[in-house]
Amino acid sequence: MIDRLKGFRDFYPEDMEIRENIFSTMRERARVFGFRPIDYPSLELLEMFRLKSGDEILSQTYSFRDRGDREITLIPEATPSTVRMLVARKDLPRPVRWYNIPKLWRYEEPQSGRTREHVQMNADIFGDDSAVADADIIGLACSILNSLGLESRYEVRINERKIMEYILTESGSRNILSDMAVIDRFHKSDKEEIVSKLSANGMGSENAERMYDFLGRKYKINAIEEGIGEFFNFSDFREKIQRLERTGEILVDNGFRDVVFNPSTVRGLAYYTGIVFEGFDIQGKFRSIFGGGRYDNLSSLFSGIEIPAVGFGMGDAVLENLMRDLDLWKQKSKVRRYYIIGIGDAGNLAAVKMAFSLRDRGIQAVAHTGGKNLSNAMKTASNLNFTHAVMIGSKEIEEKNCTVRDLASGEQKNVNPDDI
RNA sequence: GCCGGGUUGGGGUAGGGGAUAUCCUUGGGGACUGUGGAUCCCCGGACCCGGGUUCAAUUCCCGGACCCGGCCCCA
Repeated sequence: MIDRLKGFRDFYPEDMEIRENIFSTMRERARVFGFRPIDYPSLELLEMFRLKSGDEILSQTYSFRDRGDREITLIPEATPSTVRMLVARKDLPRPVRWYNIPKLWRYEEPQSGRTREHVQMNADIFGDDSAVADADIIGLACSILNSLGLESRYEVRINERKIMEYILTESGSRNILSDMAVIDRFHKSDKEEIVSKLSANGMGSENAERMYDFLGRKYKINAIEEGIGEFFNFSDFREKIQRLERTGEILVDNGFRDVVFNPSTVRGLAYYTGIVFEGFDIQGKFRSIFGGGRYDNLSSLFSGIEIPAVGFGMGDAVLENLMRDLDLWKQKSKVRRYYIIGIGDAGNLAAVKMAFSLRDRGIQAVAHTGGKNLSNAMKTASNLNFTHAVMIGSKEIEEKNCTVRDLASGEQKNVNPDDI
């Protein structure tokens, strides 16, 4: 026996068929939102990720030196490659809307919802700094989840990095990035820990207490300004707040109601420059289903060209956790699959012929080859998950029809093969 | 990298310092040849790996691997 690598997964047909459904839902939703597919290598220069994320990420990559002594790595995230492709084509008319569903790798300890290899849908809009673009990105993520039957089973928490930076500064923070990291851990830490860390970073304990209370809040998207006003009074950032409210309103007005403003959603350190968001299951059982935000500086880091950008990533692992939990991990509608059983020599010939003929019409059909008797053939049809068994013997050949049995209901009728 | 809990045929399990390791299911073969998606008969297939204790280890101890979950970190 050869073992599979730790943290990697095999997929057998019963799961793979469901996964393919999910991926085609993602592609279809992306298509109607105006996104076009791209793809890029699974191996890239390590330097690209060092540039974006610093050395921190390097300890978590599958990286090595190739025969030309280049430091290369299996890609741990999608955005850098996408941006690399974008800035390499200066002729592209903007805005650019791209998506991809790549495999990504991280060398870390596997746990629930995270493996060493996963598939993550990514969609980005480049060259459009509007609130509509922000709303489209979140809307696409929501639209995918809704199409998968997850409507009202998740909520999207949104926030704005600039607003948080401002509030932190006004509250006396002397280290914005480090405080963002503290805030990012809001749901994993207790009050004492957060308050003391924030206090130590510059804001007094009174401000830190107030900040803590603020972080735990959730507001409807049309009440962000009032919500913030309960804790802080300032007017300099009305514009940013209004923009965030506008983004939220677009979503709510178009049927995506489960969007809330949540101050503790800040997405770690990262490179986000505007809106940030994360989707969670409403029960709070799993890790985030998707996450993303606006990152207007990344392309200039890569090329010196400034191109505004907003995007999200949605991994397959948490999605599977959630869908299994809600009993949605199953084939949506059963496509017809015919198992054609010939009886006698003439019947066997006719069965094979009929299988080819059905396939020409795009219908899945397999001719029984096992011999034996009819009841065994029926058992095979049933075990192999066919929806219908078709019987052809001398009687049918004479009458130019076939006997079709619905294996779920047991109903049986004689029909002309062309009418299937 | 760290912490906790696991590991018996393909899947699910029983058991246990000594015997042919239990049961269900799945898989394979045969009988049966127009519908009992049955039935009957037969056959495969497992104690995660290494070391220790012991006359004897699948069972007890230690280490490792892997799985599940958590931490760190984060997509």
